[in-house]
This record gives sequence, C-alpha cells and structure tokens, in this order.
Amino acid sequence: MGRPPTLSRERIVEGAVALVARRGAEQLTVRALGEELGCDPSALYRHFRNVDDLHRAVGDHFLSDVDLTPRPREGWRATVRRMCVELRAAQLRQPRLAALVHSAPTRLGNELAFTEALLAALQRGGFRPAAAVKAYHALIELTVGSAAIDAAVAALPDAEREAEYDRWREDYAALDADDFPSLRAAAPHLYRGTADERFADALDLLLAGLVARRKA
Amino acid sequence: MGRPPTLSRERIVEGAVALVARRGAEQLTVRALGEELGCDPSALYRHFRNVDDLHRAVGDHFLSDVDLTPRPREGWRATVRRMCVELRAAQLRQPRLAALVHSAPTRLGNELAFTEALLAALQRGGFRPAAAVKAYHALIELTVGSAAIDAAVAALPDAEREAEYDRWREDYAALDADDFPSLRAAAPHLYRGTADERFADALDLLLAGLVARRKA
DNA sequence: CGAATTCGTCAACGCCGTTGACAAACAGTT
DNA sequence: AACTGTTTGTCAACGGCGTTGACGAATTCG
Repeated sequence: MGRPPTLSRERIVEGAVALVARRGAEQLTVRALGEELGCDPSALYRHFRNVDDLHRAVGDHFLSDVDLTPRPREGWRATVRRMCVELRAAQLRQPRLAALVHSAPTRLGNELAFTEALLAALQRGGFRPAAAVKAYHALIELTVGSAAIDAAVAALPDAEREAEYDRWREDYAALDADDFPSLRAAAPHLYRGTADERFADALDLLLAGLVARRKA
Repeated sequence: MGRPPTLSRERIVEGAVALVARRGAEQLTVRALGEELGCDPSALYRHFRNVDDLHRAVGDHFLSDVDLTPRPREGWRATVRRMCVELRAAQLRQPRLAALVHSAPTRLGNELAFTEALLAALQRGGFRPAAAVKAYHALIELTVGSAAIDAAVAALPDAEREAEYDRWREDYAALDADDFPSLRAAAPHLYRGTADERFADALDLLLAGLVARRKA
C-alpha cells in the first residue's frame, strides 16, 4: 500500500546512465539527476541510502557490457585476457565514475557474474581455488587500477589527449641529461601508442607470469 | 617589491602534510588549510592555481619518502620490487590524495627522481629503452592502480577494515552454489591477508612475466 | 613623495549532498 | 464511507565545498 511509486532503482539508474552519456560522469549529481528524471532531487533518497550507493548501482550497470559467455575454441588464457580487456573498457566508458566504484567491490549482480566467470576461467586453467584467487586479485588490481589511472586522460577528446602526451614527453625530453640519463633516453618511448596498448602489454606480462608460476 | 609574503608553496605544502597527518586526507580542504596556516583560505590561490595544483604538490611531497639510492648487493629485480613497494606505501599514506594524483604524472621533483631510478634499474637489468618503458608502464599501472584501489580501505582502522573484508567474504559465501560455483569455492580465500600481501603477489607475478619475456 | 606591485582579507556566488517536516495517494479496517 | 497507516514525492533549509573580485595593507622603485 501507500502512494504508487513513479520512481524505482531501475528508472533512476537508467536516468543516470543517460545523464552520464549526455553530459559526462562528473555531471552526475543528485540535483542534475532529479532534473533528468523530472522529480525533486531528494526523492532519490527514498531508493538509495546516499550517492555512493547510487554510484555503485550505476557502476554495476555498466558492467553488463562485458561479455561473459565462453567462446567455443577459446583457451582459458584468451578468456581471461578478453574479460579483463572488456572490463577495463567498460570502466573507461564512464571515466570519473570508475574512480568512485573501484575502491570496493559492489557485490551486485553484474559484478558477481563477472567474478564468477573469471574465477571459473582460472580454475579451468588449472589453478586451484587459493591460487586462482591470488591470480584474480592480481588481474583485478592491474585492470581496475589501470582503468582508474587512464580514466582522466581517456575522457579527453583524441586530439587533446595526444597533445597532453606530447607535452609530457617534451617535459621529460627537456630534462638535464646529467641528472636524468635514463629518463632522457627513455623519453621518446614514454606514453607512445594508446593507453589500451599499454594495458594490453602489462596484462600479457602478468599472464606470462601466471603461466610461469603455474608450471613451477 | 610588493607586500612581503608570509606564505609560500613550501609552507603551504608543509601545512597540508601536517593537516593530512592529523585529520586525514579527506579533511584537506582549502578552508581547513587556511585555518591550519592561520590565513584566509583564498590566500592559497596566490600560490596555487586551484586545489588540483595543490594536491599534486602535496602528492609529490609524499614521494620523497621513497628510498631511491641503490643498495650494494641488490639485483635489479630486487631494486625494482622494493621501489614499487615503497611507492605504493607512500601513496597509501595519504589515501584519498592518491586518487587525485594518480591520473597524470606530476612531473615534479620527486616523481622525476623516482622515474629516473626505476628506468635505470630496468636498464641495468638488460632492458633496452623501448622495452624498459613498456616494463615501466606496466609496473606503474599495477603499483599506482593497486594503491588507488586499496586507498579507501587502507584509510580505515585495522579492526574496521577486517570487519569490512569479513562482510565481503560473507556476502560471497552466501551466494547460491548453483549460480556461482567457482565464486563459492573461492569465497574463503578472497581478501585474505593484507592488501600489501596481495599487491606483493601481483608484483611478483608481473616480475616473473618480465623475466620470462626478457629471455625470449 | 607618489606610483606601482605584491599579497593577504573579506564577502559573496554557485555548487554540492543531505535532512526533516509536510502533503498527496494509495490499501486495509471498521 | 470514513478513518488509519504507510509509502513516496515535494519543499525549504543547513552546512560544506572551491573559487572569484574588490579592497587595503605593505613593500620597492622612480
């Protein structure tokens, strides 16, 4: 009984997604969301404890983009790699939101499904539960951490981002060669290519380590 | 000429460090810092463009804790490992600050010194500049990312943090065994031990991958 | 001595998350 | 049909935040 609800958690999350898509994640405020939904901002507090609670729900919603269904001829390693790449992409899709989500597992639907799928792939790869969990933690720290780091620059338009990288390289290249010999030598290679490529490199290194360890 | 300054970037950063040490990083606001320094909050804007600029400076200051001097009998791998562990520890020392710093390299004094030392260690390990940079990016993404993830929980008192981990494990353990078989089996191992240990595990995996790749 | 410049102070703006009192809209009971 | 209780959105307000522009005090230069 009671007054019939015009809002719901689902409707609110949908509105938040639309808002993020249109105006960017940093514009996802209680007031803006109220306007988006055509209701008073304080109405949201009937459905969420606070903004953190809301952010977790929105973050979890974006996770639904990750494809968890195992592919036919895909080995465990390829599955793990693909899942991590997609997880990172999903997080980067709403950059500043990721920063709020990554601090603690949401333990909501999509995240649970992801975790289950990743652990299953690892166990398929021959890791026993304890080792699989270690691998899981390592993969998540790298993936989510990488997304957190790249979030800010990923939000920039392509041209601006490249300009930003150029600026960093210039700063490094302008250093005194006596004080910073290694850095000067490395300067032209720093921040080359896309952040996606850098992450993929790091992920492959970690996977190589996993395989090496598993055999030992 | 002009009115003699009572403030300076250094003095402000010192005040910020004291404030973070005493009241926690989330209390580092322009107003609180003004009170700490006994001046009007708006005075800070004579020395920093905005809070982001201030946060970067404070973040860089904390980096001075990292010991960069190479130890006598230390192999490159041990050096890299130790530097990454110390970098993460330094970032975790002021948790919420890390979240603001990690998005872009500050390219300030301490960070430059760190980068130089890490690249030097890698080159000592036989990595040529391009490969060393790849390794550097991978290590930084893992280390800084890990710090970003663990920052929120690291800020909690020990007892609360353990309670939080317990709560997560309970949530996972309470899942339906048919829908989440792997997760249920893994539940008792998840978030066991300290975040430091989990990071060290991940770092070792990455280093193992680096060594494996270097030989190939 | 004035002029120019630096820099801290003051008051204000607009934003944020959040709360408590209130009113509208329903269901169940009598 | 009237009363009661509950749910749910509205409204106004609070205290916090970063930031800005006008102002005055303190200094150096011509």
